[in-house]
Amino acid sequence: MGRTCGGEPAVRKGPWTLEEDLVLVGYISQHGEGSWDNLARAAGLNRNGKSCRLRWLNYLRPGVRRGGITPAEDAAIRELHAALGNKWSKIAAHLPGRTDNEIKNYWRTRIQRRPAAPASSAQQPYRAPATATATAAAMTASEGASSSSSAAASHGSSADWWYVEPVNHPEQGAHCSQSVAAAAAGVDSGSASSALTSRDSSTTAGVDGQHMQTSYGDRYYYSELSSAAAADGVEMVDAGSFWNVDDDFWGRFQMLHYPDS
DNA sequence: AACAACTCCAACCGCTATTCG
DNA sequence: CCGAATAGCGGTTGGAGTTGT
Repeated sequence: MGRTCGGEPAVRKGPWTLEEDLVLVGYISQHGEGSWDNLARAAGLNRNGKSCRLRWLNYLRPGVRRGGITPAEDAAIRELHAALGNKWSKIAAHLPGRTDNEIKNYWRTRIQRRPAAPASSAQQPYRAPATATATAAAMTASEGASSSSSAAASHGSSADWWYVEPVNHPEQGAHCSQSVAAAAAGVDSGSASSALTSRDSSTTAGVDGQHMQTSYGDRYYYSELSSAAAADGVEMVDAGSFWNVDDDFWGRFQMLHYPDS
């Protein structure tokens, strides 16, 4: 094993090691990209050129963004896929830093496999354990009023936006209410409400509206995002828990801030 | 605790398009 | 124009990690 019949070392396959990554990055930073087969040889990597190219383009290349597909990106993927079909590279070209491979995986695992759920069948991925109840009750006190009817009216004025990303959450696009996010971020709920926008990827209706109802419950309000906002300057603000009072579940989230560019 | 089922994603494969001598 | 080499694309798979029973 590990060698061809001619005595040459067999070309390595499988996951890349840190050492290989460093060699590839080091070589390209010094010599630039080129013929990938030659590059692999010249760099001393026992990989074929295709493998090197894929590794570089999808993971090592500067500017590649991984994971944490934002609601804006999710919406863009859906729209672009509807228009272009499985043209992953063309779709990726519209999403700075995203690769065709990632978008393809995202589509197949998050969108295609899980079509938007009807709003009436609220999924409840995380039932609140007893220990969460006290926290939830505290959150409820601040969340309840501001996140209902008043929230929708406050959207649309800010170019900043905030994305509350579920952590280890089985369903994409679940976001906490703006007041909870504001509490987590340590900012005033009133001022945050004008800046906080979000969008549920699993929402079936109301895309063109200023707010929507999610599949999780009535408490979450959403508005259209400025679609280009996700590109750069993402800032992690805080992390914490969110609580859906209506449907009685909770989850963890991290809050990202996309400053007005 | 152990096992099964499921999810996600990195990487491979095969094919087509493009470039170059 | 032709054929080989290279680059790019989209489909598929293997396996690690997670969740459910």
